[in-house]
Amino acid sequence: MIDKGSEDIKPTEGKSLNFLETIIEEDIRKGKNDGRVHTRFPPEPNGYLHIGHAKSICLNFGLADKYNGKCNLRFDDTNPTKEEQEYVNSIMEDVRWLGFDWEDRLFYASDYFDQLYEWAIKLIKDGKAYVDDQPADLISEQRGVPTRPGIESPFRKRSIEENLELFERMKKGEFPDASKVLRAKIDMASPNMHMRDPVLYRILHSNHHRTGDKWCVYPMYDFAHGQSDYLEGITHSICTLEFEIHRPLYDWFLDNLIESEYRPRQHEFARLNLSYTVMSKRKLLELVKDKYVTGWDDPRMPTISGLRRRGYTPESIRNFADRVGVAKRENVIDVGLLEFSIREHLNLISPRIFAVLDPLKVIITNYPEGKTEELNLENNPEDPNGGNRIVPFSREVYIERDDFMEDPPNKFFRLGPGREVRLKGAYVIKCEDVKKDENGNIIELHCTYDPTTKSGSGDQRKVKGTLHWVSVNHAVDAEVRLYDRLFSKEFPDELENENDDFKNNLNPDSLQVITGKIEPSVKNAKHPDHFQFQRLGYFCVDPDSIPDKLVFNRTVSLKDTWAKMNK
RNA sequence: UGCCCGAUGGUGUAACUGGCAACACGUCUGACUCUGAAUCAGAAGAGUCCAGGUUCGACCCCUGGUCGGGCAACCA
Repeated sequence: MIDKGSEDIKPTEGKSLNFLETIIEEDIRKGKNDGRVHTRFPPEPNGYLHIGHAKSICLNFGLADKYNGKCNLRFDDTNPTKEEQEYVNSIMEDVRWLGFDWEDRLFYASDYFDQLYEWAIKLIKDGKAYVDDQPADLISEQRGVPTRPGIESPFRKRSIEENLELFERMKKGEFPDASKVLRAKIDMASPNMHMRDPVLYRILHSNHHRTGDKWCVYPMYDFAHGQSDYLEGITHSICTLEFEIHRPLYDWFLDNLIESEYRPRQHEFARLNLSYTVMSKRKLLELVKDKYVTGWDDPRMPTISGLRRRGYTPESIRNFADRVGVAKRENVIDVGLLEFSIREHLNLISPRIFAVLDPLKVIITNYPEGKTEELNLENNPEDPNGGNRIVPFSREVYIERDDFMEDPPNKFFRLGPGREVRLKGAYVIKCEDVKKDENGNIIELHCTYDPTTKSGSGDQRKVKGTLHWVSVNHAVDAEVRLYDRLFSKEFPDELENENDDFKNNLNPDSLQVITGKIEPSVKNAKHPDHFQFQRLGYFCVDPDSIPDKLVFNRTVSLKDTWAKMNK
């Protein structure tokens, strides 16, 4: 992003602008903030990032990139009772993994605690803030309800001197938690609840992950966010819709604190929702804490770390974020779009291999015993530089159990008694006999092969079906974790009644662990290698995997027209 | 009875300063195929929440409704 000149602003050729781009381009045209574009991604380090945050990250960093600006990473760490270093670390890892770089602009709201404290004093001195001794429930009661004005606190008209002294003592830790707060003096009758003398500072004798025990009072979000934006020179402060109502307060603080012309401006967009999952941090935390999943990075979680472990790539997530768009209306994105995005990318980059997940043994009766052929197969037809690999073929192979039917319908293009199929990369085989155990279960198939049909030999015979397979004597066992959607309901937040719980909508079959038979070329595969298990889906090596015991996660299945036909 | 926001095919987003609605996913056909994948070709699907108004002409502007979401933590 680099070339300077008149093309600094990448013009949006043909493609239409989203509403934020429209605003930004207009601001630039008008020369607002000297045409600067400076955004920020401001997570609270109280949990792991999820796909919704990914949208915000792509938006903020993407806008900065598009308009030759900068984007800061800023931790909104004003509440030490909820925030932890572990979360800070995971967030930085996730943002980086997604492919974004905040360069030297890593900030914390806690960097500004001194300045914020000074600003609070200024407000007191200006008669615009006061210390309230009332308990939280009383304050809340006096605040009224949206349809009725609140009433003023009896402490509202404390003298400036007394306020100054009390606030100083609050800071020094002379009062217990929750015994006093500092409030702005705005308007208890405002139709906007947030303007009814909002709390600026509360007393919290709590160790902060960065400032330790230095502070006994901590600023509220509203008193920290806009000022932090201001201090960092943010021009466009992009947040989600629920903060829209906060904007007058955001502006009020700046207008009452700052002399200069420059102002950051808050803009709100609709957060991302995804079908078949939940997105609230509280609910995700609950799933982790109560062990419904193995952790924040459980591959079923919509967290960035979960998606990463599941086998999603940064590219696929960025493309997804691009495709969902940005607007101000509530939305629920079909999880199918996410799945499309990852298939699209993995199709391009994943080596193809053979893996049989539900094995049925096939004995090729006319194939020489003890013989092994080393077949040279293409890794990825989509990638000319993908190279080749050797796959051993022998007299006994496994095929997928549901690739055989004893009494198949016409549309079944696979193996059945007397039918022929091609073993991909090898030969055409014909099913001659079906062996069963005493209970009638099919235990193996006896087939014959046609030696003239070897792949690549120029044989022209067409058969309807092509199956993947693995040589029995060469197969490698691997644990395969088959993941499915975490919830069985499209909108898991939608409850039947008051006693219902979103956890009742969990999909009991979201994880199935099996042992699969995999071709030997993957023996040395390691995390985070991606593969396409041919005809099955995309899989990646899990971090749990060790050389003697491979573990694969199913990222997403291949589109399956056959399965759909049978619905 | 308050304030703020929103409303376009199944889903999500477009439609330049007003000129009868486009793209993506999904769905359905068909072609191709040594992955029932991918790819390719095509189709169906909304008349833009409703009612008025302005205009030669409105998704777009105005008025009034309806519906949906948000706002009453010492959370962010």
